[in-house]
Amino acid sequence: MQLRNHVEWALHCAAVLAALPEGHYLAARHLAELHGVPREYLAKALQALSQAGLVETTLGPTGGYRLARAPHAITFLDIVEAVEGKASSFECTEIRKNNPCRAKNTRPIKPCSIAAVMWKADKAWRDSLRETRLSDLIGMVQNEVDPETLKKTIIWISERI
Amino acid sequence: MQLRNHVEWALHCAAVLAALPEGHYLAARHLAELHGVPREYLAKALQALSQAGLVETTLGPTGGYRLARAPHAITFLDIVEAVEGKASSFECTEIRKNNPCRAKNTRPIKPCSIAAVMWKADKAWRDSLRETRLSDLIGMVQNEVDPETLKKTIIWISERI
DNA sequence: CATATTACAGATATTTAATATCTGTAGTTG
DNA sequence: CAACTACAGATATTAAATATCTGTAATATG
Ligand code: SF4
Ligand code: SF4
Repeated sequence: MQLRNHVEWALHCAAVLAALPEGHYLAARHLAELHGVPREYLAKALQALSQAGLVETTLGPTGGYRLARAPHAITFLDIVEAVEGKASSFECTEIRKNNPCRAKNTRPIKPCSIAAVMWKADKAWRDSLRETRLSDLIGMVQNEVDPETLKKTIIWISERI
Repeated sequence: MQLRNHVEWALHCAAVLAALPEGHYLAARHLAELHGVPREYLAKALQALSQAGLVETTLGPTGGYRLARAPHAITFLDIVEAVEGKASSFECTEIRKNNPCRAKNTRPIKPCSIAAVMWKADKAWRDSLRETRLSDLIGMVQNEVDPETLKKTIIWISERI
């Protein structure tokens, strides 16, 4: 069970957008260059964020992406579900119905306790992701990147917005 | 992000094995028929359980699988990790190192808070799975399957062990 | 208005992982 | 010995992830 790398990309892009000065847009090609990932493919992840209403976009030169809500109002879960979907990680294929001993006139099968346990764990995962907001990142990430790189990056971005 | 159906199969097989009378083995082909899944492929999942030490096997006629420990001592997490692996669902590909502004003589990158949040959520998922034991299932599942089918199934199994 | 630039949907291609089957080996039972 | 089992390893098939391409409509700038 592996999350797609769209998740990592989307989280990083959201973190960058959260640090953008008010009102400015950053284009997909810059986000792609900054993270060293294929531009056309990253665009798909960004479009997923857009469809989920997490970012808003504008066209033309100086166009691009910016957050649609304050970083405080966007959780990790919002981003993960935007690109990865809301479907549970456990999908029950109802193999019970294949039981050769199954009585013909049985009442309709309802989800059992095996599925319930798996779905509960999936919920615990999502609940955990919901606890952290984009705003929680801002201070942290800046402490983790070395000052020289951070400074350069801020300038690099400021030249492109 | 989707769990392989090996997980569902392994859980169902473990549930059946947990209900088996003491000391008896049930062969892979019977487990496959009971669940209506391809025998050779299910065998892979069962072998994963074997390698994880959750079941023990014996060869020859009357051979097959049985639990290696009491149902009370086997958690959902044991089974899920046996077939799905212990690797986190979030794999960091270190895209930070692609930053064109990154200073050359930077100190080695250590995992950041983005990864920490994702790993924490993965841990929450595993913690939840660890809470339920195979023994918790026994009563539940029997209440969920209709009595007629349950009775037939018990007989069906008893003829094959 | 003309041009360059953007997001975006949809189609397509490539690569990787999941699913499924097959083969041969060795241990076990009667 | 004969029939049956688990099991590892190779192989084939199918689905999904990854990546690219094309065309369209919107927007800013000169
Ligand atoms: S018994 Fe539970 S997990 Fe298994 S197929 Fe039925 S609902 Fe799904
Ligand atoms: S360690 Fe953090 S910043 Fe670096 S690539 Fe992983 S998630 Fe991104």
